[in-house]
Amino acid sequence: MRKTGRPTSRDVAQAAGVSQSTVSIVLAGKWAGRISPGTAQSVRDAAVRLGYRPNLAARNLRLGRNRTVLLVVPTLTSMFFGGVHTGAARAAAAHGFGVVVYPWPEVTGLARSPFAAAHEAIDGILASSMAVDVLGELDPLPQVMLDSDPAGEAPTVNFDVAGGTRAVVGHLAALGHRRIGHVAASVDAWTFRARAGALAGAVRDLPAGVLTSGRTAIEIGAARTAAGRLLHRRDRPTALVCDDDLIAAGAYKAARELGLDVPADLSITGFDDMLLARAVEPELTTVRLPAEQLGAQGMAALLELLDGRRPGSVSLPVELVVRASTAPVASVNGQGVR
Amino acid sequence: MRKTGRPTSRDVAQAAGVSQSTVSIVLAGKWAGRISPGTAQSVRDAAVRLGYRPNLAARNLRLGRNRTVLLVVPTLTSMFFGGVHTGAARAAAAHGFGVVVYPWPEVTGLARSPFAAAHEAIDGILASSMAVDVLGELDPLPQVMLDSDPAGEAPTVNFDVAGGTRAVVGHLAALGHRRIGHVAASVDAWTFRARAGALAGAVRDLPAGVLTSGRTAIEIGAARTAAGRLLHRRDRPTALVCDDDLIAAGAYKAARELGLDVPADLSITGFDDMLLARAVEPELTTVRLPAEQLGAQGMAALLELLDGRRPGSVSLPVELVVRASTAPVASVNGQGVR
DNA sequence: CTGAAAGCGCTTACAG
DNA sequence: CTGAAAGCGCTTACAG
Repeated sequence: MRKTGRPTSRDVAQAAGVSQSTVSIVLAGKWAGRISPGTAQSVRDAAVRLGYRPNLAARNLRLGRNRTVLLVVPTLTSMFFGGVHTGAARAAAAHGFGVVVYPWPEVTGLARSPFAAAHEAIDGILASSMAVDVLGELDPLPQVMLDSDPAGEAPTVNFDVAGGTRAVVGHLAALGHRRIGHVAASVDAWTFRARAGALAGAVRDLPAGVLTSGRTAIEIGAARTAAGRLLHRRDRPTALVCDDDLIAAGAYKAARELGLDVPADLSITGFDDMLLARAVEPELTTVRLPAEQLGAQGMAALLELLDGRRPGSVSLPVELVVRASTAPVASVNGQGVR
Repeated sequence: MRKTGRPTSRDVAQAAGVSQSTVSIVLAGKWAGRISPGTAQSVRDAAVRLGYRPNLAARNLRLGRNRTVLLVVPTLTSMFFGGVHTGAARAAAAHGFGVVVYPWPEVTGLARSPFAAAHEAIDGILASSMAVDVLGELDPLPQVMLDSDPAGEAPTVNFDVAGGTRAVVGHLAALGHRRIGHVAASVDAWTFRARAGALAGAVRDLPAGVLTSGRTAIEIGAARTAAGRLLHRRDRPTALVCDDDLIAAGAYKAARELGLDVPADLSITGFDDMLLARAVEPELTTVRLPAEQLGAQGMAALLELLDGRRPGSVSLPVELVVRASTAPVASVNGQGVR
């Protein structure tokens, strides 16, 4: 009688009248040519009968690997990171790996690292959208950084946000916009720095281009305030480029407050293309960031790393999705801008 | 020389000049009165110097438990389940437990159970918003069901959606609404059945109350169509009760298409109160479902279960958040309804 | 105050 | 074709 009611391979062996090692070989599917079919079948029957499931801890200990990867994200409450998780889990599952997700520092707090918990039974780390190298110092495990500064130590998988930003500016420029306002996310992350840099460059290259900008938390109320400030300027921008769809939703509210029609009086663009983009009215022109693909490719890179190979850093193309929030700039005499 | 570069407690012991068991005792913090402070310190120093971290698989095997719980959700790409995960992870962390999340059947597919993967190193299961008992047959592990039919075997933690629905109807009734349209989610889940039942009851209790209803996938386009159908009826409802904020966003679009002003011509309510509710215009009156609390309480119940106690089923109160999408019903002669 | 030993449940050479 | 044995890295009685 064991403490736990859970049957072990030894129980199965006893029930099938064979040795424990035979059970192990049969259930691992490695019996062909080593165990007689009849014996194999009786082992399988016994396993089913007893409801046997192997003890993972024992297997992992024996094998020296866990077939599990830790995914670290800033927050769990976001469709974007949900997408990253989904893609990572799918890619992992295809290789028999599992993924455990850890928000950091949200739940653990900065003091405790995400590695203090039970999840330490991991083989590698996938970290998304982290400030540079916070993880590098914490853990020597193989790791891949997602949506992070490619200048770091670890291989990265990123979106081509610079390209996406240029596509936005190209689209706006074609509509006649020259005064662009950037409602930037006040988050210290590579992706936002890259967007700001690309935007500055693209507007600079625009004949008569003028860039103004303000920063905001990624939150509707704050975004409304920040966008409102930009819209109150004498040289009011005719288009607002927002670092996130949620910020764009705030910008919509600021526009409405000022009696500005979107897109007739003001064009607005976002970033992400989560469902928010289609929920608002008018539907939002935005840069689609394929989160699942980020997770999947990141996992693929990490799996390579675990395999002893050295994956290159990759940049995923993004797509500008044009909807109804952008339109040709209003005629010069349109709205009393000087 | 071991295969892996990772130091073990044996390495630490050797470096500190003590036995392996001493290392184990010291690092577990159980040395007081058993090991001299000096020895303890030298063990700790050696552990730090070597970058030692205990092998979880070995510890779990030895201890017969994993301190890990599996959270099963229908999808990862949802702020709601992100909230559930956050709450569960927080409650778990407080007890030294970790949680691994598994979407099911999204990633695995129905064929493979979520238990086929590495995550089998778990002690219990928290399953959210599942069709009844899909899990019961699959796994004998202790489990708690979230947002699920309380008639099942396992203890449940649910929202008081019936109460929330009644609050919605009470609010609408106070505004003079009698003709209520239910834009229901076409998802086979306890929570939606409970909402439909409560709504039917509440409208029946309303003098001159009339309920019409239609079903839709939880998706903007489909919701717009379903809501539009309700709004085209001769006895057009003056208020639309939507099973989800996203459905409400679709209803907004249907109203706009018909030239109906929200809330002057049509009141609309939702369920969830994810950020979508504040992104749309006008901001949505909705029933707030505290997802994090669901996760946290569910985890608490599961931890009790793992502790050998038998937790009762609980129903969490929900709150109606009144915003700008509901208003007094338009005067009878208002819009040619009849 | 410290160490030697058993054993958690597996997988995998190795022996027969 | 099958079994006995070693050993993965821990924790915890037990002995001294």
